[in-house]
Amino acid sequence: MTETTAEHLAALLRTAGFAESHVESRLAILRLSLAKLAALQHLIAAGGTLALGQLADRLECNRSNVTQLVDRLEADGFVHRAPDLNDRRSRLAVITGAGRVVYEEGTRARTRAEQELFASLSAEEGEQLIRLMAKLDRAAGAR
Amino acid sequence: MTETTAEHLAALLRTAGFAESHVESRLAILRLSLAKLAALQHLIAAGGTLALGQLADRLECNRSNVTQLVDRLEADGFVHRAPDLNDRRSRLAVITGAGRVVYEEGTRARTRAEQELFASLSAEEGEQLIRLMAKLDRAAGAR
DNA sequence: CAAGATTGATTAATCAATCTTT
DNA sequence: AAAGATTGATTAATCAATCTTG
Repeated sequence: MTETTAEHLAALLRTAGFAESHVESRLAILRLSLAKLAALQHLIAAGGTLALGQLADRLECNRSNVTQLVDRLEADGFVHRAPDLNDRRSRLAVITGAGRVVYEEGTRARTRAEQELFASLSAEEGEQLIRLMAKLDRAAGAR
Repeated sequence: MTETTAEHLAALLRTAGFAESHVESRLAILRLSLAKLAALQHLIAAGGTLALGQLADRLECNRSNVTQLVDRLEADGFVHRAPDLNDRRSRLAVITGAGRVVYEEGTRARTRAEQELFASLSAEEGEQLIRLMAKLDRAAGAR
């Protein structure tokens, strides 16, 4: 398990790129992306409103990344910013009606795209995939 | 193989992201990245010089992407641009001495990082990985 | 001073113009 | 007109300031 190691990384990154493009291209039709959809999902799970810092924590990403992500969602009319009355340093992201509608459409589109991708795998292969990914996560030092 | 399909995409993208970060962080120490290293590899394989369009073809990416990639490689002193005497529309990327040195260092660093990632996989698991990625590539419509 | 958000920079990819040369 | 490279725009992530508020 050392000689062909280089092909493994290349294959993993290549396939992940194709899979991501496949799903992103479907979401783009709805003015969505995986990043935007995940943000809307966390907002809805939280009841429609989250402080930007809370959203960053749940997306497990940078605060400044969330600032820009909310900029884009706001430009699309899927979210708007509101002041946080409890802490004036903080700003709230609030999902709009259009945001709730597009979230439902986007979730269906993502599910369809995922099924297209993984339909060819048997139940056993699906389990192999999950097991392999978990092993690699540990090796890469994922917390 | 439909109910848990959502976890499969998430796991694949998550793991690929961790693996990429793992390798990129090692390359960054040398002022390199996977994109830069691949470009240097193609230049060396071609004897040190390639027209930007040829490089784009071999990297299987956009021409404008290559323009920017060569900008960065040039800023690092790993490559320089030269006129193409056969076709004055075209520009050549020429690898420098520093580029050849850093390519050797980068290749060793990448190999080490890849081995760390995939050392935990058995030979059979390695084959499973390659087989699964190939299946998903076909489903995603990879040409 | 520390926390929350923002701004600007950098890397990376893609797409749509644009400009030069064939 | 078509090919080759570049420029500018957009999406996405990260990091280093910075500015406001606690």
